[in-house]
Amino acid sequence: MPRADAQRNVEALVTAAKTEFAEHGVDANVRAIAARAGVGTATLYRHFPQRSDLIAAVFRHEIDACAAAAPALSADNEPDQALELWLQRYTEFVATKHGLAVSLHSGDPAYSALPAYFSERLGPMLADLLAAAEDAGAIRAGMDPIDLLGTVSNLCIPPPGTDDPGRAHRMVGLLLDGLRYRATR
Amino acid sequence: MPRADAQRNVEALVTAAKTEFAEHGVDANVRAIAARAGVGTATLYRHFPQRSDLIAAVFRHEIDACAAAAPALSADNEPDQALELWLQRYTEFVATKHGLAVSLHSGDPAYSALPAYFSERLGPMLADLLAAAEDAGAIRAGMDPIDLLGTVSNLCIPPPGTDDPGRAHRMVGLLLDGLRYRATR
DNA sequence: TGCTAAACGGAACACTGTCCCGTATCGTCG
DNA sequence: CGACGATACGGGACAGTGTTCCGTTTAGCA
Repeated sequence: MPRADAQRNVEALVTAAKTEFAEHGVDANVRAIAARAGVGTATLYRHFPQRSDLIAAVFRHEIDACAAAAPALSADNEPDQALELWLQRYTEFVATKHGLAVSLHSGDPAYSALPAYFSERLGPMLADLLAAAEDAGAIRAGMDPIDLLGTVSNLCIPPPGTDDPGRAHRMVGLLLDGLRYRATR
Repeated sequence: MPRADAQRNVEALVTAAKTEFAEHGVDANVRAIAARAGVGTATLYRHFPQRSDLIAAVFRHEIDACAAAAPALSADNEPDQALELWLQRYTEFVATKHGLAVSLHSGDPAYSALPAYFSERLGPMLADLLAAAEDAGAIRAGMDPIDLLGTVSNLCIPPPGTDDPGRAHRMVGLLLDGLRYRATR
């Protein structure tokens, strides 16, 4: 079992990181996060060796909630509708985290574990939604869920100079219409 | 008129930058570019104060060629086909430049002039292509060309861990199918 | 209460983009 | 052809950042 002060520090770091992420994006300054948590930088690195570890810790609850939403939406909606609602929910989650989408695609080793974490947690959920919509003939077959996850987070990266909060949602909707085009039904 | 040695240095810098960009992406190391060109770093900054200036200089010919392709494709193809061919050409250009798409969306001030440069040069071309396809009833109306340019370059950012060279093209095709879905015709 | 291992913190390091200033060179004019 | 002034150069200095090291502190237990 870890020492009590260590546990306190982990909590303080996650809380501080959440605030800093909200204000300055997920590539917030290391010293700023540590200072806000009232610890040294080494303590941060000891508990979260990679930036992706810290990001995963900060957003784990939200990611879990997103994953949990999939079966719920499937139960309450037609497959096509469930797919759209879930994709828009995922879009909302990613698009509202400054810099998260860019980091996911940055290629920086410090973030390299993140895409895998997202894929592992959310990929199976999306796979089920896609399969159901395919079976219903609402969308074309053959769309890879991991590919789609990555593409949706692509669309969450805003072009600089514009702050149109609905842009990502519109583009995801457009992409989904692409899947509907030439569906079997 | 500028001094002869200054002109030589500008040429050497653009050549060196092209090589470094190809090997290490458009955020290649400043000292490496300068060293390859055989000049000091200050000389690089004197001629290209912002990274975006250097990128624009390196890729100007390619961007111009891309712009020039639009009317040519329009002349030789149906509007819908011309739009698709041009979008795929633009995709090919962006996707083959390591890190260019990420930089376009990074928000870093050093790159902030780039999106405007792209939009200014290519926006009108795409606007014409879109208008023609709309008039032919091949796609839905109301798509903003600048939005679409930004979105296509979004799709050119590869998710880490995968090196599927056709991914960007497939996703752009899918997005275009979205525009075709519920077209007036 | 004292001991040991776990955990800490801040300084030190390495690397990067950016800027400054003394120096060298180009192009012109006498 | 030689000297002068403006232009341009180069390498070092600076500032900011992520990352690591090591001497010091503290929690938990006997």
